[in-house]
Amino acid sequence: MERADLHDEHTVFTRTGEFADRDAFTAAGWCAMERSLEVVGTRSAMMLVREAFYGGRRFDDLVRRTGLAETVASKRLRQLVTDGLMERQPYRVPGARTRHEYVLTERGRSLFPLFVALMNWGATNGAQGGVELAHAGCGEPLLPAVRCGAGHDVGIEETEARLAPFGPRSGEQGR
Amino acid sequence: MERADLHDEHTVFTRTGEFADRDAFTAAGWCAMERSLEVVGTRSAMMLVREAFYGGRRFDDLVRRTGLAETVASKRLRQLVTDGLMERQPYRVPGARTRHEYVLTERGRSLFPLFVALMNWGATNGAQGGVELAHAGCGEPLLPAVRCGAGHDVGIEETEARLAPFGPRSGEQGR
DNA sequence: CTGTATCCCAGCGGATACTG
DNA sequence: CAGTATCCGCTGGGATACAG
Repeated sequence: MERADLHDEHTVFTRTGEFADRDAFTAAGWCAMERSLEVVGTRSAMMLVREAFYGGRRFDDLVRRTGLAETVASKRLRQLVTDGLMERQPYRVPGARTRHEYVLTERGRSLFPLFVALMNWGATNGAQGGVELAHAGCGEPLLPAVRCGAGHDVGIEETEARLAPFGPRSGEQGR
Repeated sequence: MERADLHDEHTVFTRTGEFADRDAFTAAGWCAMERSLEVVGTRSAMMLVREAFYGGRRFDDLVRRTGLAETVASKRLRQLVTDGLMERQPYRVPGARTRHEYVLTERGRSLFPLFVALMNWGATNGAQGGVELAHAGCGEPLLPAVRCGAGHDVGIEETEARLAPFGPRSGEQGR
């Protein structure tokens, strides 16, 4: 029934009062965040996704641009395909023999906000240089944001954590 | 000078033509994403940040709610403090002896969009249940979004990757 | 060019035992 | 309650060598 913690001045999220025991939050099955980390929680996975975003498709390019060892890239790509983030597609340039390329699936592309968030947070470290993401239309740099289903901008203090109701998830990816 | 890749139908990001060699993207110093992963790329780090968002502050609570071993939590918390994501603050309940609590710094709180992105991506896996984040004002679930500095919504196809100019980073965290 | 097989090391995370 | 010290297994990632 508690809505606030002992030291309110440090409260970040509010929590709805549906749980007598705050530990129910943690115990409520697997956290969605941990599920994400199981798939894209490794450096190699995100680096390969990054290069796919940048347009890399051939094994050789992905290996060279990520700087990963071939063995690591090979194993991780196979897992990414298994996990449904990438597809291995055959293609042929006329006159050459058939090759394969790795392309992001829709699920893989839906990592876009996560990727932007990672890029932005790492870029606000005081470090400079490197690749920057920008809006192709106006040239302004990209920023991660948080909205609600009704379209409101949501700040961290206006966020509420609660147990999800049964039934399908209400939140799909925004564009 | 290339703006598009060999197989345009699969191009994700466009790239500006400033680089004769596409590998310059990767070689351009450390990727900001990798810098992020060095700090929050472990399961334990993100779990502790998560619990801090949920309002956990005392060592004991953080350990129990994350399910981490004490040793792991201890080491990771120390590192999070070192990395500037958390602060260890003394406090006293009158009549009791001084205790410490871990509170997120502004830098730690700026992981909010990343956290939302991870939660949302894991929740769109077909799995159900668990904690859901919502807008305290209207009750709608939270969605990660991507905007540019001019306030436009940016989709993945309108994104351009380029080498950041010298000088301070233009992109600060949106709210 | 696109991988796979092996071997190796470092780091993450857990179990146990012990301190203030 | 709030940690630290030690030990230990597992996995991520790299090096080398080899194959279709």
